[in-house]
Amino acid sequence: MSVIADALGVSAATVSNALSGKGRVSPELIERVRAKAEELGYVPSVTARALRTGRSGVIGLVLPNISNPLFPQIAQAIENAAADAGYGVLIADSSGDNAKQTLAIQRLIERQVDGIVIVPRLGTRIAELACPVAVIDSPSTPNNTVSADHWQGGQLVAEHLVDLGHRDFVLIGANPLSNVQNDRIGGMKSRIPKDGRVDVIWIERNEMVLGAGCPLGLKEKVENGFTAFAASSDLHALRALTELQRAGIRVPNEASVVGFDDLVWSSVVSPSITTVRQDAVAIADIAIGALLATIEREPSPEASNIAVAQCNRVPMALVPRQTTARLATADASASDNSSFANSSSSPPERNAP
Amino acid sequence: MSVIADALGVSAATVSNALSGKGRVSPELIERVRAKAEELGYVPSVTARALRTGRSGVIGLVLPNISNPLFPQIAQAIENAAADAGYGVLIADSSGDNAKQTLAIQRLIERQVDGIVIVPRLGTRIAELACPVAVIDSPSTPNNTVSADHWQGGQLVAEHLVDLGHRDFVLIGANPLSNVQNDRIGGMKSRIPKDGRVDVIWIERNEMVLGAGCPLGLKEKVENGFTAFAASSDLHALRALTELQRAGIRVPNEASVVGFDDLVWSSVVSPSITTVRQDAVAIADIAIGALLATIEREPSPEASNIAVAQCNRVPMALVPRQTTARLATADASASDNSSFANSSSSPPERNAP
DNA sequence: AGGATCTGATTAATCGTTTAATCATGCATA
DNA sequence: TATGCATGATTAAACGATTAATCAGATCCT
Repeated sequence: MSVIADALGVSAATVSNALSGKGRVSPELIERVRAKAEELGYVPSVTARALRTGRSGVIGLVLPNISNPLFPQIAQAIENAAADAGYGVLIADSSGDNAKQTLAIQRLIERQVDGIVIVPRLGTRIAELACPVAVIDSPSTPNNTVSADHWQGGQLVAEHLVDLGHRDFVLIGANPLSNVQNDRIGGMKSRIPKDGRVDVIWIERNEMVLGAGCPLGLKEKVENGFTAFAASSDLHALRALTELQRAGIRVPNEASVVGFDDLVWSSVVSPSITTVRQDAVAIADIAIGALLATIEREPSPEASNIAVAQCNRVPMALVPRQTTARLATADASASDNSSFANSSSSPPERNAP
Repeated sequence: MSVIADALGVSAATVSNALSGKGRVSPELIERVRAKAEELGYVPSVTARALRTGRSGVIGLVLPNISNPLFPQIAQAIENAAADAGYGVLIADSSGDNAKQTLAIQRLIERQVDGIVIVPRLGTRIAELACPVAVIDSPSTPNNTVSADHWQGGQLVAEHLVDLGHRDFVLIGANPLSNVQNDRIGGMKSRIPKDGRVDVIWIERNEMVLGAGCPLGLKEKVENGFTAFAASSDLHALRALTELQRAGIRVPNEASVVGFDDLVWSSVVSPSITTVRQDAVAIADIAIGALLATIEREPSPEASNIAVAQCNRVPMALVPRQTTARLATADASASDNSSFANSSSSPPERNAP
């Protein structure tokens, strides 16, 4: 900055004004300053600017357990959206206990981030913080800024399976404390016809008893006539798929499987997994937009620090792949009309292997 | 800072000295300053300090395609190691083309990071940069600071399978341009006995012809007598596992499968995948340690900006799970002695399904 | 007692911007 | 001609820490 000023024989303030477009500088001088800056490869000191303006140009990203396989999608989308707006992204890991989430937030604030994007841990509520916050969780979460419409995603899954003639559902979740999973499971349930059967498996409960990685007993479910296995995550869908395959049950011929989130492996396994994808880019754009609006607004005592967006739920999209197929019934024509098919709760016939 | 100084009737400089332990301050005053700082909830301005000292206290993390499933492990470990050393971590996404990697690095430097940890993209070489850099790739990469010993990991895989009696190997990689994958595959090959058979599948080549997600033809391999499928990543191991399962081949009874990296799903699929794990924590600690050493060393014209560590390869560890099992042969006792078993290259007998 | 030394604290400059206040100049208007 | 106003640039004070240089006293030594 001062090097440009010296080289041009003007004051540093003028250079600052020229570069920022503020103040009054003649168009001709502005051009000369620009040229000189370019020539000297000048890059402004973000620290000096931050000190003077009180804006660091950095936002924090707090994620529940970074090793969540969904993390990459979110992180990448947030990073891109932030970069487009000229912000950097500082990551903080809130894995471990819930106290660590508070600690992570604390550290970010000490680093003087301008705002924080947070995907909260199970069962934590984000209270007013010392800086603007955008929360990405679930529409049913209080203070949620924006998120995928998990409930609608669940409906998509159920509708898809119902359309294929399924009536007997096993829904697989990990932890009922998660708003996201609850919404997904709830959405599914809401679209399962009255004449259908529903069974819900919460994996973490099972594992408390049977140990991590325990079988979910899906073979028995199939033998009991269940044909549709819908999980709240591709991780669990994959678990279901392999458990079924291993038990000699053919997917999708004898059972259909659906997951959520379109995680990396879902498209490369065999058969590839039908899933529901969230538009991470749109969510990130909205979250960052709302966060920046909150940051740029003059801080007033009565205004909340929690960013709110016009649109707070982004629709999810079904990605049909190979793990779902039309249910083969004794009377194939019946499956077209869901309200009449299988009025009894007896299991439909399955194809023999 | 000045609020403490005013409250105590001393100068700001004294407060600074008291808090940092530099200069000469009486022990008694130091204690009073500490107490007052605590009482007022004082947090130092990192920007002001950064401006004065020229150190931002932030390092950048550049990852090839954030959505790489290995990313979470690395990111989390780096973040922890950095946080322990009092540094923040700024993420940058270098997905897309290679030019974006350069751009990402550029942006980090503009943000005045003190150093950069970079996991390079395929086929890029990290040259001298304007700030200290630690490179995490593979021991066979020039300028590599530290990484897992992928070659040794490959040996672990091969030894494990050979111990189980296998002689006919299909090695599965994605892209031969990757040093990491090349090392892993190379290490495997180096431990396959002379009387063994080896076939290598490079997935990306196959997909160029057959399209993404195409079958790898593993059933035919099994019919040809191959019994061991070792992939350079759990992602590909999973692909192999499901393809085999789908073809009605039982794992591990008829074929063994091994992967790399112990990705999240590997332990929950059925059967759970035998894999080789890298010690991301140790690698991150070493990388951060070497990076900070380079940062703290006075910059001299002749010294390189690329961090070097005492130990630059961290051993990998085999995680035996359910996808690998002893090969059932006609003469079971022979499989104990690898140098004698199957001296001909004819395929061993397999169990009928 | 007088000079050297040590201790504990203060002063003031500095990092590189931003920005309100000020100033100099030219030009139009009364 | 004096006044007012617009324009284009400069001055100088911040922002909040760090740190070299300085200073005032107390202590010590001969």
